[in-house]
Amino acid sequence: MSPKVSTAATRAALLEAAREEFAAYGVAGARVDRIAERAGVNKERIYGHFGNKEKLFDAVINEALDDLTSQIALPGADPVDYVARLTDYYRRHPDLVRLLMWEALNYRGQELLPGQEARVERCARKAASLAEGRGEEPSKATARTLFTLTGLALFPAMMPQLGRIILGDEADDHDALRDQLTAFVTAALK
Amino acid sequence: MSPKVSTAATRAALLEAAREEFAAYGVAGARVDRIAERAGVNKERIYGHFGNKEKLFDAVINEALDDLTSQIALPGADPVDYVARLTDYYRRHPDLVRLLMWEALNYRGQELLPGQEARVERCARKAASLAEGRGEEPSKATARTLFTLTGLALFPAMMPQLGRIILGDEADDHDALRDQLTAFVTAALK
DNA sequence: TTGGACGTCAACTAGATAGTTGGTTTACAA
DNA sequence: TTGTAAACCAACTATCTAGTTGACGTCCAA
Repeated sequence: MSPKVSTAATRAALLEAAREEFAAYGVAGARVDRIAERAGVNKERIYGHFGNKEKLFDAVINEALDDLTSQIALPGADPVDYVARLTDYYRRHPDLVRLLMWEALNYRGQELLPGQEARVERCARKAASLAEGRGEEPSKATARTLFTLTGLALFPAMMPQLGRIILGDEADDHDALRDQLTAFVTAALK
Repeated sequence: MSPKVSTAATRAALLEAAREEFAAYGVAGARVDRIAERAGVNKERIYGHFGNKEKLFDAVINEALDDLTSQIALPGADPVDYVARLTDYYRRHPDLVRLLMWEALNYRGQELLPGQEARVERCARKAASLAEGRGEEPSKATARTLFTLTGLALFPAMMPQLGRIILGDEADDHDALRDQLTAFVTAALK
């Protein structure tokens, strides 16, 4: 029934190698041969397991987002701490941030892509948690606040070069940046 | 002395076609043949004018940034209005935002790239303007504030899909988003 | 023990792509 | 008018790349 040789390990090795490759070069820049070589696996296995390069990219993104969700607690009653935690997480996982950017650039349309229901659900839960923590009903305003908070946490990790241009060597002082961010959010949400 | 045929027009046509192509597909995804075809010019002209694909990309970025600088006044005494103006500008120029993202993804190193002096200068001027408007001396804190404000204005344009995921159709209500943003900044900078 | 289904891989292919080349046209100076 | 330097372009090439194929190895059920 399961005449497998090592499918789980092969698949996992491919996913990890693909995450590095896609984070570094994006979908268009990524090379299937490099991914297979890094994984120590034959190229054909990519097609056997995932179908094609794009589907492999989707699998990588979904895995990375699952990691994020499982490791960062909901905003709850302390949105300031939430931003701080998110900021740290993104700084420690630049690959995830880069994947999100490549993905954002991959689509130009106005419409929401199919298969995004899981993410809509995840975000709705965060918004609900944020609203509950603030003793409000979930509303459009809460959703916008969540969007803004996400941006505050994500932006420094998205544009490290700009950080270096504006902040110089000061860009390495992550604690100072996080403190400024938390002060900013504290005041704004007062 | 100037046996030109139409070099300026050719060059401009190439730059415009390249901006569209690069904004849509990035450096790796962009096709030199498509750029030439869109510009109605022979492919070889790209190499004559710009050297290669990467240098053409640099030229496109620089032109777009010059446009931005010339059209958006310094933050000065009204940083809240500055964020609002920036937000609108980015929303009306999605190509610029995408170019900035592709560019940010093109470099992984910690070091500032050579040839960025002009941008450092531009940002320093903005920081100085912001500090002066608030009646302070330019400081690390001012620079961080500028960085954060830039992020607030840029983020919604960078991740429109995420906006749609979090906000649903509400994402189209740009006025509401800008109002929330200005309220946010007003409270934070109080 | 054995048959077959599935995992693995080396080698292959068809098509695309950045960059080049050699010749032609254009505009101006003398 | 004519020499010439630069703009222009059609056609070419060497290389690269995503995806395929067919042969072989591995595991398990019967």
